[in-house]
Amino acid sequence: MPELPEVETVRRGLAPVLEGQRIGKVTVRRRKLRRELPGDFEVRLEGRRVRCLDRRGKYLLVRLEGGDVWLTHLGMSGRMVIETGAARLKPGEFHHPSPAAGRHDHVIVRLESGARIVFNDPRRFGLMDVVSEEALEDHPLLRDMGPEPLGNTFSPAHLLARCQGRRRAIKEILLDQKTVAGIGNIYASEALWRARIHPMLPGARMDSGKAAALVGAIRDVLEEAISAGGSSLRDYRKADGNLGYFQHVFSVYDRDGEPCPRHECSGKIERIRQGGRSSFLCPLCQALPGGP
DNA sequence: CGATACACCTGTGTGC
DNA sequence: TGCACACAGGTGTATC
Repeated sequence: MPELPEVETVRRGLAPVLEGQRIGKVTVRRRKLRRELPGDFEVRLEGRRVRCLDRRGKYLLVRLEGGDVWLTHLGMSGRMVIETGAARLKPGEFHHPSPAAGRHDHVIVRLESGARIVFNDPRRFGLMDVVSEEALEDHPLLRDMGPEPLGNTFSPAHLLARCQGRRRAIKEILLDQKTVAGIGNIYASEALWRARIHPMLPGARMDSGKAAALVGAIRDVLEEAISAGGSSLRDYRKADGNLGYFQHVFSVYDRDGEPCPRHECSGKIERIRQGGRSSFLCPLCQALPGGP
């Protein structure tokens, strides 16, 4: 689930709980996620104070005093759950200092405040690492990542340059994190629909008009999704401390067979396969130029 | 370089 | 109810 807006929502939800806090006991219940956690993972976190939380693409960055960065990727199914003292208490229970860990609770970080941050990830495609601030830019996972879509280095010119001379479909170019950081399967379809561009359009057939439309669409879609996440944050934290899932209404994603939500359009949303993954589009307003 | 397959995992929904 | 299968928001590697 987590693409850039969801990770940003997690960041915003965790920030007030983590910032300024000293980290206490770190419990790793399963070391092997997508990669093996480093052997010194716990040692490098325990006793350290959290400076601030950042995000790079789909990576959550927790910067610690002393110069290390705790890095998390949520993969497909990862979540961060905030447990305060009262969380997971059943009615009638008075005190439960250490509630039993859930089925896929892989990493549990206790804070000085008594709150606990639980990383839960059924599919275990997530990962964590700790690196020094200096090594962060050269980290193999971040090194080749493209610009932040909401920053000012992500421009139509940049996108167009990534497309020039390539036969590869525009959607696959968008999913490549080297093009732009943080776009996943949902927001790729959503942004292309907004920009009225067919997901199969070859990169070489992009032009500056399409690139400008797509850059704008990506920004709009991501910003709206972040707002939706922000508005649901309060509710989720009240409910169960569960960060990372929120309801956002999509225009085309997972809506095949439904009418295109564009007022003036009478098309019906289709699902196609690209690179083993589903894409959703309206064949009328996203028609391929010259295509069927 | 590109397209494709597959690998890593569990959970859920569907059809028989 | 059981079982097989398809599919799911990500990404890294291998192979043609």
